[in-house]
Amino acid sequence: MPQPATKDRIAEAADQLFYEQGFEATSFADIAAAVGISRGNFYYHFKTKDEILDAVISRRLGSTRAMLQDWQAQGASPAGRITCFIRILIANQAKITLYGCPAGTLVSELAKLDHSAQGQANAIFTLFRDWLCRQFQELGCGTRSDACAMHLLARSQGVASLAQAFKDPEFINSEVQQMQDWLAGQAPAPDAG
Amino acid sequence: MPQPATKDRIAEAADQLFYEQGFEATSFADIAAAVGISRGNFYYHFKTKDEILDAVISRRLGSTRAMLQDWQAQGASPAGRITCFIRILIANQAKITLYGCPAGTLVSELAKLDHSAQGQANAIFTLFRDWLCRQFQELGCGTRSDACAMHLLARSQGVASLAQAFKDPEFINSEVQQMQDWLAGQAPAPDAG
DNA sequence: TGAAAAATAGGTCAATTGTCCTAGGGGTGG
DNA sequence: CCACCCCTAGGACAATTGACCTATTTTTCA
Repeated sequence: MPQPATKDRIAEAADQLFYEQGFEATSFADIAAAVGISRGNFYYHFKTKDEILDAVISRRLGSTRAMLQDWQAQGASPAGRITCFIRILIANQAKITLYGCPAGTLVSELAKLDHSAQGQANAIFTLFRDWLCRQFQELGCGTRSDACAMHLLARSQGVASLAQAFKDPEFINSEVQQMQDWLAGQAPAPDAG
Repeated sequence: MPQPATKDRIAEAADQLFYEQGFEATSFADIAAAVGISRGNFYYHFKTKDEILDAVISRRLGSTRAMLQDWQAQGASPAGRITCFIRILIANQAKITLYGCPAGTLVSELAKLDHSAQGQANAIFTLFRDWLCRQFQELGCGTRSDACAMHLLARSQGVASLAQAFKDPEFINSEVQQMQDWLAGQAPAPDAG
């Protein structure tokens, strides 16, 4: 392996900066300074800012896929797996309070910029949506499964949005509790026909 | 009244552009072109981009206050007034699908920019929050009222966020229905103690 | 060792940004 | 008529941006 890092280090730094400052507000100079390399070297690895954005989105898609597979492999019940999803909000509580949801804020920004990478960014949401849909199907929600997935995604987005706006991490806890209560009511009643 | 418009026309155009393109992505030139005046004339009315942002937020605060007072004056039940709030999502369905929630996306952007007007933008949320809280109190939710207000705000934000991401206006309809169902269950049971 | 390739540094470029200044136009009141 | 003031226009400014190029260093490998 001739190249250990650099390109990855750039993508990693860009990932973080795009999350904290937004895509457009982050300049080449910002990323180069964060990595500790010159702008010239920078251009050797990525020819365009959009190329960096692609790399960042690919990174996020990859790590999201890995996370979902991880939950899948843990062999818990579908409800347990969905709970894993809900608890992302708690795992990332501090960062969400500061910067919002990484996926949601990026999608929103790219939509306003009418950026060509909108579709790729949305794929992160689609990943969660399809995965959640399958969990709800296993849970026995049938045709309601996709609606349940969308509902849960929306709730998560809303919680992140308001936690950020009001700088209130505690709000996340109470809403996570409510989402878990809602989840418990989603399985078809086991006693009724 | 010697000056009929101009300053207001600038604020109005900026309001729309900030919503559609975002604050940072909108330049002086964009606004001036939208109003049809020169950049020089522009500077006569607003010395700073932040000054324009202030004016835009003031505009939104004013129209939000007016809207809430309007609902209050219509004399419906508290539940009916909360329904008015929920139905904003439907009234602005098309724009939300394209640009998201005006308040939410602005607050998110300003937070990432660490902009000094964050507090003012948040005041829009606070306006809704306090108003909703009062409605839930009238509904009889007691100490749960503020939590109910936050919950409903979060749901609305989430719906707007996902409708925008998936370009799916229909999703708004189904979630609005669910919010109204939830609202119907919030009043304390009239038959019990 | 030595040549080819990969990687890095630093500088240049046009374009755009927010900011600012000055000249002029178009009324009103003396 | 002139002077005054509100408004407008157009240009100039330094700073920053994304993009690009060319030397120089470092690494690889025959």
